[in-house]
Amino acid sequence: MRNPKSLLSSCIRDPKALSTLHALLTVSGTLSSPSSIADSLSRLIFSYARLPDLPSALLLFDSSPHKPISAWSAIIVSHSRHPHHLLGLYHRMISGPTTPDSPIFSVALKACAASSDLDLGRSIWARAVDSGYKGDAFVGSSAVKMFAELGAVEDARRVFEGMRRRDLVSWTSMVSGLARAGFAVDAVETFRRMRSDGYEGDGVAMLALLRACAAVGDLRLGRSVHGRLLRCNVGGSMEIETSVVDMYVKNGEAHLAVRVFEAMRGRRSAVTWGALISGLAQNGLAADALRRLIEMQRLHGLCPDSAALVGALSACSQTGSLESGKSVHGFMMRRLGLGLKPVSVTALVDMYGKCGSPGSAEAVFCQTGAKDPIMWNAMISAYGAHGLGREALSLFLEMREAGVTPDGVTFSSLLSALSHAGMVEEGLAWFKRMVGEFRVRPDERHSACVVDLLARSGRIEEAKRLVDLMEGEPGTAVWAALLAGCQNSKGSETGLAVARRVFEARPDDVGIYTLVSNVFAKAGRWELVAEARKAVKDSGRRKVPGYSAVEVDGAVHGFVMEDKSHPQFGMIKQVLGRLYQQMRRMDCALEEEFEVLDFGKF
DNA sequence: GTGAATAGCT
Repeated sequence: MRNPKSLLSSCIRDPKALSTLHALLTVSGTLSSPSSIADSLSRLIFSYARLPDLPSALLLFDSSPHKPISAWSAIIVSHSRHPHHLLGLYHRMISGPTTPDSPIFSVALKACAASSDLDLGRSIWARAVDSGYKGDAFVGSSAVKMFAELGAVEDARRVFEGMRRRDLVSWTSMVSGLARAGFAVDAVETFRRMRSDGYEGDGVAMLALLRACAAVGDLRLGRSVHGRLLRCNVGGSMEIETSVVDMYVKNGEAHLAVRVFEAMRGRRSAVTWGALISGLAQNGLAADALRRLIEMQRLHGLCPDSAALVGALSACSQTGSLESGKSVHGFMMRRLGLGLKPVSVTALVDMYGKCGSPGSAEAVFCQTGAKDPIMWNAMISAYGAHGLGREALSLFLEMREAGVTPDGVTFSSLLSALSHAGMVEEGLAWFKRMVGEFRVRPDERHSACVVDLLARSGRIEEAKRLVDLMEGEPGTAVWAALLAGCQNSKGSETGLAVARRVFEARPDDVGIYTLVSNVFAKAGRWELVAEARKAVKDSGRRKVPGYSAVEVDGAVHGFVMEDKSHPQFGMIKQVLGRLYQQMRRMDCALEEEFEVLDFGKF
């Protein structure tokens, strides 16, 4: 018969000829000759894999009595897109006498990353080290990626530092692994080391670096990366440019993001639009975000995908644009129907909750089968925002019955709901259980909720004791809750003491000085009021005005403190006056003054 | 036909 190698080369990519050859080789027993033909066996396996016909590749591999390392390598590498089967073959191999080679270790580690199997990943890496592959650039890069992706960042670092020789890919695997794991500062630092080692970084490295710049908020570095992309002409790819838009957005530079976006005219995908829309929303430019969503469809004929719609929903939540939110919801249902992703459902629940429609939030929530923890949290918050403490609590209990573990955010939402509904005892009890039973470490938000809970019901002394027990200096939210409580309870000594303490700590947040000086004023300590005002003035900062918004017949009206420019100001003031009288009759604790203002329509 | 990534989102 002809030389199998030449036969093989004549029939590569021809399935019929391949199977004939396979039969021929098997029958003639050629495959049992180990030396010269081993190479043909692995090439044949790869040929089947390329078709792709993995069952035949496996059949051929299994029918061969001799399985040289090259054949194992071929069959395992051929299963790269099927991590589960790949790892099965790996196990078969190591239970025999053959030692894996570099390609096998690389793809096996990669498969562990894909199937999130950290334990197996560790044992494969240990075997690779025993077999002398500790310094191998290929095996090392796979191990770095696997460890970083599965949360074992320290192991990733150890592997990386132990590599004999580092090349572009191994450097990039470390930079990207750190960026992905949230160690943005370290990612940037590693990139600097990479450059001093002589590697400039290609498109892949730039994507990782931009992600790190976005996360770490390093605008200077981000700009310099952007500059280098422009100079080196690497910036041509849509993915990289979209990442640049995202990087500026995450650094709070919406104007620069828009500029880059405009320069991409003609090379923008739905993802690019989505990055801009959600970015504008994140930067408080809700109206721009919604305008862009319409522009994308009407002027450019692009269909927004779920991420763009989620960005738009977040814009609606901020401005209270219920009508816009509803139409985004309608569009989602028409486009995506029942296949809504959990993030989309959560965004809808959040939007309805913040736009004053807890009932609609509930409807969306209840219609969804598989609920993730974030969705539960959003629904509990929606109840809380409307003072529906009972509903929030019973949903929380339902969540536990469904076997979902509450996290820190869940308790923030629950405590805040209980506090707004005045359910003091329940709130305190759940805070205790949160710490004792659920082992959730209280953060600033939890403490602020509990302090608020106590302070609202006039238990200022207890609130203060809790603050004193907190480790470290309490943050602004805690002080604000305590001071707000002191403001309502009349002329307490504790209030004055707390206000002095906060004032002396000179917090950065300007808003808190208002609360401080209100407490001073209530105690009649006008000299302290003057001092507090002076401190704010000297700091040169201005308080960012708080505002609220309401939608009437599709137009959104925003209201801020100390401005009377709304065209219907007089009427609004009258209505509020009536409400005030009613509330007084109902014996509600009231702010003594209220002013309503408008900063125009959005 | 061994390794890095394929953007945006609660």
